[in-house]
Amino acid sequence: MSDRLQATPAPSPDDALRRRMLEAAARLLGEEGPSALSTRRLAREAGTSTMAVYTHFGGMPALVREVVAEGFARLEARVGAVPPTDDTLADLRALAAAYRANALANPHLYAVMFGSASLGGYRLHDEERAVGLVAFGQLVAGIVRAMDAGALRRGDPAVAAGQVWTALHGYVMLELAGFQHVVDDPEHTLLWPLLDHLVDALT
Amino acid sequence: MSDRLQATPAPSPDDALRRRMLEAAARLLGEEGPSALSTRRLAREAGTSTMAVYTHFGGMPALVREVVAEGFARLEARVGAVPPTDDTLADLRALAAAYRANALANPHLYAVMFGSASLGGYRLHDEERAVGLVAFGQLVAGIVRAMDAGALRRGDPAVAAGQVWTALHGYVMLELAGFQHVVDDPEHTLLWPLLDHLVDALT
DNA sequence: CCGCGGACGATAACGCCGTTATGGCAGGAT
DNA sequence: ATCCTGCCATAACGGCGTTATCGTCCGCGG
Repeated sequence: MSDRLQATPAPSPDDALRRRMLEAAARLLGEEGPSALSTRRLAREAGTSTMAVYTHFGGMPALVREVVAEGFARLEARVGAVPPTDDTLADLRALAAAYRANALANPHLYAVMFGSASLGGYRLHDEERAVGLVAFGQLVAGIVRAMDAGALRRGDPAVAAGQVWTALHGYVMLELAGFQHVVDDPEHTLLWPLLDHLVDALT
Repeated sequence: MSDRLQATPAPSPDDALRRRMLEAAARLLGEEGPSALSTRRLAREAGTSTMAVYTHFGGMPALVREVVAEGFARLEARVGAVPPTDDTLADLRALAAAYRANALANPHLYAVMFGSASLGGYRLHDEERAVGLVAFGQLVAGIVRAMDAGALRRGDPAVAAGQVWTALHGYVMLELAGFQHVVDDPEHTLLWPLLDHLVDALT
């Protein structure tokens, strides 16, 4: 439609289009929410036709799966960027802060990843869920470090990490849904005290 | 279409249709999820035309709002049905169990109520959110009872309730999203220990 | 008892959606 | 040079939310 000759042979145009579509999809989801993520809108945005969605991804659900996978990768990168220090408990708080920051930066994406946001009848496969648990593994690693350092009592690190994740996820979801104002300054009266209580219980 | 003469004058047929549509909407949402809740499907299911959605509710979002309001009412009824006993801490656990049971019984509805499930671009107003906080008020009341009985240390009951709700909501959301299997027997390794840790911290 | 006004819903249309079929055009293989 | 294969534009189908139009039925004033 725009340019009849897309003769850009060298940089593998198909992959370039694929990436353009994924970027456009992530942008649409992030900026305008799930309802803006449609085949036609996406094709318009990426300068192609709706068929590209099917030739490159096989349909809208598969494309969403890739966007979700990239969201998990971003989360993993952001949490993984937290540097380990000697204060293993402070590291745990930093992990939680990074997790929350990622969710607040990409609220719609987080809702699709971990919430039950269906996004047009689409739901996660077990495989995607497994990918999403990488960040949970990072949290488990942080717990193990704290246990090894003697800052936390020994125990099943997965259980401890599960409890921390549950509280953290609950706070983030309430925050994203707009229910955090049940108290003033929810971050300092709900989130951090909650995690501190957990750490105390595991000490 | 089906019966030409709907001459059932006595029981106010319009309200009967309203109720039929609300029931059908709740049933569709509960049984088949948000994507099944469409004007045409709903009209078919309730034996009317799509116009009824607009004459009686003013559009799909308003209808969803009423369904959500009824969901909040159900939650309130279920949590309110927990009888107070002398063991105020056990009462808190019973409140949490009732809250969770309601969420598990109506997972899609819970996701629309508290999650960020958009349901076709629709999102809650502040007014609906306020209605949803009635159940939170019940939790606050339970906390106040426990404080009055000396089972919990005195403090801001809203803060304590907010922390309990955060953990409870987090667990329920992970459960609904299918992420609870990070540990074995999540209810007894995540949910109840988590709430017990909170109670201990508030004792 | 009759006529009328207004409410209610059935019908149809508009533009959007996801998906599929069809067709044409380029590039590489033969 | 020819064919074949992959890729994308176009167009179509059914379903969606929403709106306008219109017929029909009910209750009310005469």
